[in-house]
Amino acid sequence: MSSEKTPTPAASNFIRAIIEKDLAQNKFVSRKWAGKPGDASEHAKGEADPAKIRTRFPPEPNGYLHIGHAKSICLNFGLARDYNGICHLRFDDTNPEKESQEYVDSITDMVQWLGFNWQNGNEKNLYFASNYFDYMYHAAEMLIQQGLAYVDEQTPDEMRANRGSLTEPGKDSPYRNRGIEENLTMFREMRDGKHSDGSMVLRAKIDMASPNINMRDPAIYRVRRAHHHNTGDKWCIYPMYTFAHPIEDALEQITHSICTLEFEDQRPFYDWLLERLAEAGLLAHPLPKQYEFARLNLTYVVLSKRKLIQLVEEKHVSGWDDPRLPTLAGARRRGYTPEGFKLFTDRIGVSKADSWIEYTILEDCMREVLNLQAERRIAVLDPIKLVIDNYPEAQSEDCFAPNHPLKPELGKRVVPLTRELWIEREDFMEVPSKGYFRLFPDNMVRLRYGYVVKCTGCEKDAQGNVTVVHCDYLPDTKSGTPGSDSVKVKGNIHWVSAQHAYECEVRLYDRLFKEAHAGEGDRDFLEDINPNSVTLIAAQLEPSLKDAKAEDSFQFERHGYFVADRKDSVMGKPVFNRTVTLKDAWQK
RNA sequence: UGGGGAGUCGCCAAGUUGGUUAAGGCACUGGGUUUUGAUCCCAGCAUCCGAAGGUUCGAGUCCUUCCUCCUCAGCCA
Repeated sequence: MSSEKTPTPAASNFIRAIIEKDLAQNKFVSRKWAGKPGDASEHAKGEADPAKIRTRFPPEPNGYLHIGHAKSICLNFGLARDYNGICHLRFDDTNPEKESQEYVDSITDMVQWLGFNWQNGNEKNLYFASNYFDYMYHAAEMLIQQGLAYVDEQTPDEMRANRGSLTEPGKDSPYRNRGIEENLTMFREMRDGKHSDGSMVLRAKIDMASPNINMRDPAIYRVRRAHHHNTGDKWCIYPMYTFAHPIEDALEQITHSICTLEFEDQRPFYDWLLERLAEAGLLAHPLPKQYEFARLNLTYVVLSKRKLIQLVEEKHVSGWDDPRLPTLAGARRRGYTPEGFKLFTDRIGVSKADSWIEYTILEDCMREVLNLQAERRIAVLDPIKLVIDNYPEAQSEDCFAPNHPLKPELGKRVVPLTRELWIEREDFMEVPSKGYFRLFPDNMVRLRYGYVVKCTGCEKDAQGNVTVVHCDYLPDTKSGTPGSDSVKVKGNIHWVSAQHAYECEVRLYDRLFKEAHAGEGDRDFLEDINPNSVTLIAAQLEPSLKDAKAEDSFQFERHGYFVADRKDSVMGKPVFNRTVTLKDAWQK
């Protein structure tokens, strides 16, 4: 048997293939790096770039990060890590009306939480597109001087009308053949605030008949008097994404600019612009290249910004960090871990095929990580009394529970056993169903880490509900003693001494939507909300859990993984969120 | 109906310049271990690569036609 188990390498994908080929061809060896972003002349003065490749994660600071962003973050930072490169965190803040410092801060926090670092020696590699506005303005003038951009005074409606359709070519703007000097003058006037918002735009001059609508003279600068979170009121014209993004990449010497599929159509303009600016001497080869991958779709989850905003604003959830939300802030509160997200990203791969990832894949990743990380504790979530009738009333004895079955070095803790215990309601059935091997009259089970007990019956209230279960214990069967194996039992249930238990609020979260594809067809996605996505319970926990600190994760044995809520936990009085259940082959 | 993409096992996803038995993961099904019906371990799981033709000694990989899905007409990103 050849049992050579090599650690599974990170799955190969088309982006890695491209990078490996580029590297093999020494495509980037001539690159210089000025130590900070800059144009060709500035980088030419620098040293050879210590980074073999440069990637970037370029969010617009206009909202909160979600699981889809985690895929992109892990991808870009992961690639940089694996190929001796560097990944920049860059805020793509070219539209001041939608952006704010609050989002900058929360995005920075979440990328850090995921465990990524953009610092490299003295290089911070934390950048803002808005810091390149001077370069961009300069690039725009260069385009005008090459006769490749013009100021268009058509109204937005006229522009739309003249853009043509998917099947018909567009028509040239009446302003398209303005002279270079006039364009330059007018563009400067735009910059100097001589023209009103929306009265004109600067457009690249390419081809109004191009089958690719993005090449039909795209707008590259608009007039907008808006306060910018970073540049204040310095500018009243702002570059469009189409124009700004390639320049940002080039200034930062990005080698592989990775984005999602919907930008495929923009790639021809991306290349066109960079080539023109290289011809004009502003940039040097090799120029950045854009590559596109399929964005994440997760079953039972919505990731669209519009829908997430609606869920929050209409208060279907408690806020942006509601543990049921797919935001990273929510996932963090839920107890999802950075390691889990990295595993998830590796597991789902990267490709150009539209796909839907099953939500359980994410859950499995979290389970896998938590299984190794989380210490075990005992919690009774749906308590019912168990009385050991032959156990002395005043007695209490110590039982020893290992903190982690896979890590004996983490030791054991004491759990007190007394005559009256809390056990799970579902661990007793007066009339057992087929295959049930827990507590039922005359059946024996082990009280985990304690004694084997024999069920003797139960008490019921007027409605017939079981209120107390009775049993007798077998004195020689205590776990850890020589006689513990003298009686073999199949069932093994957890318990907490009623006298010692910590009663605590526990939130049991379930998926936010009851349909795999929320809002599919013409259904309103809100109709698919799972009405039982959260259940608040009063649980009975083992005493040591009282000392849990915010964000501590545990496995509550036989239940799942739980985390002390980072917002609502108080020292000495934590509350818990269920992160994910354990797999359960019995309930199927 | 124009342009740009994508279609490999229930869900993802590898498949080098065509070369012999189509990786891997998740799920699933058996079996084993186990004081968590968890974990862990072992085994099984696509004669077939959207469809149909064609080229070839040989095709998921090349050619032709067709089908399905995604995407693009913001002075958003």
